[in-house]
Amino acid sequence: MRARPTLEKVAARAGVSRATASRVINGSTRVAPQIREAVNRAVDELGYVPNQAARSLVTQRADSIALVFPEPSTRVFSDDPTFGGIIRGVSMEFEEADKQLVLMLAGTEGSYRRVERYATNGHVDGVIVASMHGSDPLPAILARRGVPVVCSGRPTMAGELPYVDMDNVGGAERAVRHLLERGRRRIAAIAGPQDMVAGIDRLTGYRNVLRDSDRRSIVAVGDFTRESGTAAMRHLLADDPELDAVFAANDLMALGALRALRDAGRSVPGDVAVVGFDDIPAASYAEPPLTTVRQPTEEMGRWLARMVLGLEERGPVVLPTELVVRESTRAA
Amino acid sequence: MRARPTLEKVAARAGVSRATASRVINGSTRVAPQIREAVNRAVDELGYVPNQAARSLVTQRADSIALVFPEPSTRVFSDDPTFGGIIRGVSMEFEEADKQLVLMLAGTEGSYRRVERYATNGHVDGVIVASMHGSDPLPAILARRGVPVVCSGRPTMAGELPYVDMDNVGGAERAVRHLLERGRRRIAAIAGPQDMVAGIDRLTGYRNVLRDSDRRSIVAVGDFTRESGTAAMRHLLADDPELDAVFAANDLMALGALRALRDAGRSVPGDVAVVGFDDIPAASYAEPPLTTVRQPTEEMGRWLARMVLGLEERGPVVLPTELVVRESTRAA
DNA sequence: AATCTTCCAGAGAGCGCTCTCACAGCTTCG
DNA sequence: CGAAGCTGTGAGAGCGCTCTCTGGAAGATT
Repeated sequence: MRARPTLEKVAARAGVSRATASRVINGSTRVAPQIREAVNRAVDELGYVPNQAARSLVTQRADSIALVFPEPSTRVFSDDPTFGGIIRGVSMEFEEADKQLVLMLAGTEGSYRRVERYATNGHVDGVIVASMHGSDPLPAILARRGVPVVCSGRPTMAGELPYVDMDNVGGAERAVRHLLERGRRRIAAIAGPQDMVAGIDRLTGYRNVLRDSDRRSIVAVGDFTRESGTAAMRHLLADDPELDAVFAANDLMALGALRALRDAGRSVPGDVAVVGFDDIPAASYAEPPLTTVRQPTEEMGRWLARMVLGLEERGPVVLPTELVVRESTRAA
Repeated sequence: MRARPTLEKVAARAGVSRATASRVINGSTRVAPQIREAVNRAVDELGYVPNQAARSLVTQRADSIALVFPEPSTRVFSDDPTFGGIIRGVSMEFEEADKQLVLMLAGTEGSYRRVERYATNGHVDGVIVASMHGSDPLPAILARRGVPVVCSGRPTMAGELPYVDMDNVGGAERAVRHLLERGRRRIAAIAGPQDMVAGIDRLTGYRNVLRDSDRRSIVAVGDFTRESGTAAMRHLLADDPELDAVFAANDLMALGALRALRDAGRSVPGDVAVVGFDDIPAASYAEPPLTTVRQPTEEMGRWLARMVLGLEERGPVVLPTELVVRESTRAA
């Protein structure tokens, strides 16, 4: 690799001073057109690209932002399109803003402190924490240290932490209301873990609608895995054999429920209607294809990016979710 | 945020020169124990962390490495655990080596050049290109420019490019042999795109085994999507209604095939056995659960990382795949 | 005892860039 | 016609760090 040209070389070739070359490159308006032209030509000819390290050293900016995933949830990476969507959205915005995305997987004790050190020492201009557990202490710590932080998902111990979240409550309400509209009467729920905001909120949505309709709520709690969905469904069938619909707090559990129902000889949607949440790819492949609530993950990534970049008000943002109706809730 | 302490401060507090403080921090052995002690104490007391920009400026190293995903394949992110696994493996190794992972999604014309510029200008110490298309020109360009590059998946226009790949041929052979062992006689294949190395190699594996067994190969080509799997399966059934097994080049297409078979009234595995490739989560949820070939994605990530860091011989590495037997290939 | 090594610490240069400040050339106005 | 105001350019000081080079003290060798 031939030596990279420096600003000095560019200036020399353009016949100007380093300062002026710098001005042109950083888009200052106070430069005479022909000089600007000359510098730009020199840049092109030499294939000059600024040395980020040197620039950072003086500007005190890193021009890069960390996106932190807690390792446990990263396990789900493969099953859950949320992360992929967020990454895509974030990248798009960063590309426009010319920032780099530094991906960090935290979770173990060591890596956790590593993220903290890394972030609190000017290596990045901000941090996006994509934590599923609202109780993750990392965001608060970083915020206290003065690092711009944005959370994906409402943090439970939110002081003033800015966050972007999906409308989990609204999505759940919409889903359950849909079941009522389709004539279902005894609607059970398979809730998610109650230490995760998504788990709590989706159950809240379910309860809200049933309370309004004067119906009894029947709840089993799972842990967002398929297996837990199967187990929860079995419990629900044992508790209330008459149920004719289930709202699962995520698709994976809904898929598990589908299996339990099949094993129990119940037809879907004939005997029991099923709704999930997330709209993972497998939902549309399921037998029958699953009605579910779609989340605007890419949009979420874009918001996260713009907020951490300061392009957007730092208040909480809640993005709307959308009901996707498929076979599993066809009218009985 | 209070001002970060500099090396100068640390040195002053420890009562030594900047140079000596630097030596201690960078682990030079040639420092007297009590001085080393004093410096370390000062570092702790001040919470000092080296400024990476300043360090990079002089060392010409960035201590970070880019992981480039081509945008088109990123779409698959959600469906394909490969990327998640690779990311996890890479992160683990980088954490140990104290390198940062800069994630870049390329694919559009603009972002493509952006990656090139970014990488060829010392912002990163190396690049891992996770391209699905073996014909991606990026790795070769970077290599020519002197940037350490490692490809995930064998590049077709491989000059001397180091790469890490899965044993696609071997995995496919194993899968098809498994079908023969289970007594299947007319084994069709749903191939992947023939401009992708994975698509080509898996078909090769299939052909190898059938050639050896003197059986006729029956092939339909899909594009790795579920829908194409369904369509391909329909064609195969029309062409050869007698077939009793199908090898699909990935799980998504196998899932699609399952649907076509169900629609055609064929039972699986009663009438037709089905094997997939990848072992995506949905494979085990399928009805019936899918026999498939598992890939060591995390291991792949680790190899990629170690190779780009120069901790490993830069030759090609091919990782073994593993057959996972489930319901879909039970003996007829 | 004198010289040669060896070892450790400090001085200082400089990585490539931005940004403040000073200044030269020009217009504008009293 | 000279003072004042602009505008555009250059000079130069660092940003925080590493690393070479030098020197002095201590130990080894003759």
